[in-house]
Amino acid sequence: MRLSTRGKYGLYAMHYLAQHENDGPQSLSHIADIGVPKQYLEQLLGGLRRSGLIRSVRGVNGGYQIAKPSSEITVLDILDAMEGPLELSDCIANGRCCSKAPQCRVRDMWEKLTDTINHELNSVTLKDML
Amino acid sequence: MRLSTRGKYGLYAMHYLAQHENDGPQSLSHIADIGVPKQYLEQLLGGLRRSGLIRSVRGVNGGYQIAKPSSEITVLDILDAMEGPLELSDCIANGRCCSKAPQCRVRDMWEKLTDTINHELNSVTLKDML
DNA sequence: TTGATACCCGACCAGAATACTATGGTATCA
DNA sequence: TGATACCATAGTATTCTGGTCGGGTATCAA
Repeated sequence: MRLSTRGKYGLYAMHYLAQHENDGPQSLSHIADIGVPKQYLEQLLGGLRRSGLIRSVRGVNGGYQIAKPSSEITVLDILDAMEGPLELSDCIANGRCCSKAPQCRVRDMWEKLTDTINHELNSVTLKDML
Repeated sequence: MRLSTRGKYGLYAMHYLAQHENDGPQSLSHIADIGVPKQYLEQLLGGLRRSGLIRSVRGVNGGYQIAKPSSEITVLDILDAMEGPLELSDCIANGRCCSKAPQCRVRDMWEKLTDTINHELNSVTLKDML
């Protein structure tokens, strides 16, 4: 089980923007200096914007900035925006379980683990990582 | 972030074998009744065997059985065998971090989360799920 | 000894996802 | 008006997933 680069890059970009929380909009080129291909990063930032985590300013001297204080943005917010919700098993995800549900202990384990991970991710804010 | 079917199928197969812990070897055909393509399952069982989690018996009346008591096999053992170790970020996985390590808080977060997940997975045994 | 059973193993393959790249826009402001 | 910088969609090479296929080998019963 491995996280995709989307999640990683998104987190790094948000980390950068949190560092410049009060410095006005940061241009794509500047953010890309963290080591992400510029055009690919542009896509990812689009997703973060559509999720309401960042704002963009167009035109000269434009760029991106976080839409909320860094203390109100969690790692879970970012990963959900970049990768969609955590769905360990389609048994959990879409309710299409095997015939043995609901007394299936394997399913119980998936659910518990999903909760644990989400809780952990939601307990860390961007501010915590500065 | 989604688990692959390898992990899921492996877990279901091990669950089946744990249920028949004392019934002698279970043939591939029987195990496949849990709803996994037979030839694909054969590959997965090969991996479980090479990881030392199950034993196989060849020939007539042969099959597979767990190599240790179900109380000594954890979900982590099975997922590691099926999917390789949990490597959320290659920053953690192979030590090839960006230039800012070791004072990188993002990295710290990955490490902590990895530990949490592994600990949770390791705390559930096959026996717990019977 | 022979044949049926059942595991072993590597190669192959189609489709989906990942990680980009390319191109042509549109908004803003000096 | 033109340079800057975001917006959006399409294309693409590579890898991963989820299998299938075919030909083995070990064991045992008849």
